[in-house]
Amino acid sequence: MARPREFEESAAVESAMHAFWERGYEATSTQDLCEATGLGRSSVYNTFTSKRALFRRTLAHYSARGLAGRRAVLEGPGTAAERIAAMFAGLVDEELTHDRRGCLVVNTLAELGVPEDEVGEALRRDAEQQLALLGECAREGVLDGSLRDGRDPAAVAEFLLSTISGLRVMSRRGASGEAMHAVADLALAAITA
Amino acid sequence: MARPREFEESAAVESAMHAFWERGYEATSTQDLCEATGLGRSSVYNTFTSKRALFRRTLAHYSARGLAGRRAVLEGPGTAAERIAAMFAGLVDEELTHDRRGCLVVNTLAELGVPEDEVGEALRRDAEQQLALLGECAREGVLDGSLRDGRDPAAVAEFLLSTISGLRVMSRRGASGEAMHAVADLALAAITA
DNA sequence: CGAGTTTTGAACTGACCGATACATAACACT
DNA sequence: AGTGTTATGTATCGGTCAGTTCAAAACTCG
Repeated sequence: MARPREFEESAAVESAMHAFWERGYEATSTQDLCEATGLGRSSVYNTFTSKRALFRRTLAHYSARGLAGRRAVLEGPGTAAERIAAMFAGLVDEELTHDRRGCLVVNTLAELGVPEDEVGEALRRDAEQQLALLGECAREGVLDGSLRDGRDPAAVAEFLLSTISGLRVMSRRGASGEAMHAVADLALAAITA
Repeated sequence: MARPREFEESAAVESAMHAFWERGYEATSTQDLCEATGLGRSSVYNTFTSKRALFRRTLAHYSARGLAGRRAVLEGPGTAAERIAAMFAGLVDEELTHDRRGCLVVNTLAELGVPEDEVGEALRRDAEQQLALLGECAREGVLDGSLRDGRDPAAVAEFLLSTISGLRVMSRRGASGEAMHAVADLALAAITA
């Protein structure tokens, strides 16, 4: 009933995500977003309303993808401790192969804090879901005997998420893969039986 | 032999530091810096050359002060484990009483990465010095028996710095004091005897 | 009291910011 | 073919960005 889009919305979100990821929110201009997505200004604003709304979309996209990937590892085979170790190994590998961009959520938290808008809500929801996922894995770890008994699963989840954030920052400052692996090993030592 | 300054350079750096700390590098305008310091544009540029140069000065100031404070705790009385615990407690307390601003260095790493200029060098030097300080404390901990034997002090230092960064990000996302204390306790469990 | 030197305030620079206006283009449906 | 609707490209909006210019001001020293 009207002129059709010349692009796919999801592909544009993906491209915008990489732009924000590389430069941060403030340093990414709408011009950068046009070039990254290949869209004209009109199309960007017609489709996504504003720079901030597009950023919120990219955050949601990043968060959903990241959670799915992490869930695939943490709900995979092996003991809980093995799955957590695999998660850390995957994180380190990703940082080494993807130019130490860190985590978009962590970078955004550090740059903007938790703003009182939909961006802040997306950040909060991401943490919530990460904690739920990690907490469930911790609970399973107590049952399968791979994690130390008597540990509060919620506290373990917070510890793991904190370690993940720490590793992301570490990668950002250019630490070596060995150093990051050593940190992951020590973190595991704190919670394994 | 000329007109004297109407302000103290160190006080201006201190004020600028708080401005950058609250808003991040990109989001802080030169106008913000004028208002924060109380200086006019001419004075700012006459004294500090550029926004980036002033930022580098604030980073150096922040880093030096932070290291001095941390050194005071880590070279204080008690076992190494006790001193590390005190460091964590101080960090959590600072975050709770100072509005969860996080750490200027961590926030900058997340926002800018390690740029190829004096800002990047300042960030690298800060990490270096933090690791040296934490590593020395870890070494002492093996000797006084409060830290587990057989741990590489350098790895322990990386783990502690990573945990510190993790806690800073955690605070930034609004986590409770109890949650942060729980994370610190688990981190200690990984390295204490 | 000048001469020399630096600081300061106000006005200004060109570039870029996020966002919009609007005419034209490209389609679906009748 | 004609009409309604949405997408797109171009030009542009007022505002703000980091940084500069320059004359007046405030000092030290002779």
